[in-house]
Amino acid sequence: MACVKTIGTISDMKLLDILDATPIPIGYRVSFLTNFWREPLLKRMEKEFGLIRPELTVLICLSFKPESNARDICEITEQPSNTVSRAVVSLEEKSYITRSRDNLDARRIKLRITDSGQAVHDDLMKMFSQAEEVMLKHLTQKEVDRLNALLDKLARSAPQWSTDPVFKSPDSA
Amino acid sequence: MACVKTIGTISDMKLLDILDATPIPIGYRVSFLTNFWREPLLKRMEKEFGLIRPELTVLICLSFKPESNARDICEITEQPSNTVSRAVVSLEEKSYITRSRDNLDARRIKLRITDSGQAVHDDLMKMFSQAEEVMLKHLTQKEVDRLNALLDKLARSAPQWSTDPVFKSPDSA
DNA sequence: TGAAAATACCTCCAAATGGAACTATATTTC
DNA sequence: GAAATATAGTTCCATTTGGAGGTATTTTCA
Repeated sequence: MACVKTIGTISDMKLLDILDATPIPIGYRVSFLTNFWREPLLKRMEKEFGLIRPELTVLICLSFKPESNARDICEITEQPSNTVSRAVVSLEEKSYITRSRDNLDARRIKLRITDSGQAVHDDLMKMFSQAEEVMLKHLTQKEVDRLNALLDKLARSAPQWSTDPVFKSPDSA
Repeated sequence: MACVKTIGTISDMKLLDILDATPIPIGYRVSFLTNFWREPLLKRMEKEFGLIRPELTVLICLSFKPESNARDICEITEQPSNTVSRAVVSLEEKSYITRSRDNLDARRIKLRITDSGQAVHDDLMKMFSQAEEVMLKHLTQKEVDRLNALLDKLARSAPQWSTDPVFKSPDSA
């Protein structure tokens, strides 16, 4: 509370000063934006919608690609299988998705988003989208387009750079 | 493991496809980059250096602004005080920082980074910096400069946009 | 075919996280 | 100057998280 209140006055000045000094300008800024943009929205989602991050992830995946199974979602999102498993169980309890055994492979469970799940998904997307609009209000349309293009290029090159050894822990060789 | 291995082949195609469809293009990309750039580095830090995120945060703050106390770091980073408190205790046990009561206000504890703490900090910054270089290899210098300028503008306007009600949970009014 | 390996999903456990309440010191107010 | 309030830091507890291992089903291949 006190923290939020002081934004715009004194303390955040110091935080923003670190932006000047950091030896990782892009990484630090991306991380900074995640902390200040995404995190509060996830907190709000938890309080207002009773959903946590892995559940949102599953909803997004199922909304985008219906009839995925848990394994698909693990691979798409790089989340551990137990995290996805829990999210799936929890979403079914809330009737936001359904589960049905795959006839072709009894190990698999086909997941489908329900109408109420889709509705919650859409509401969440609306909230996030609004929040993005608020954040981007301080850029011109041209700047937004350029930023989007650059972030897109970086994200799409992830398959190339993310395999570099600098991202690998020692034992995971 | 299986996930990482499949990057560049099939599954990541689906993940990247979501980039096209999302109603929150900038937010999704920023979040995506955090997941794929920062998270593996934090994992590596934990395994190789035995430090977790709040500890890194404290080291960065103390390296940037010596003699801060825990409260300062809470306000600078917007982290809860118990998280910072634990990180401070843990870093002192590792002799990466020292603690000494403030003579002017006995509630306060002045924190200082030690030489070995600074050395670890510098090693970590080197690792992160290298990882940033790897990521940015796919952009031209001009693109990097433009991206940096745009992210900087967005981050520096955070005090304006982050106070918007869309980022606030209902009860925290 | 049948044993071995792979795969899908789940459970167990240990660690990280953050809200809320607690202790100790300092400041304000009357 | 004493009581009330504010502040710095810590501890408690409930929840989230993810690694490792477990069970059931399917695939591989001798």
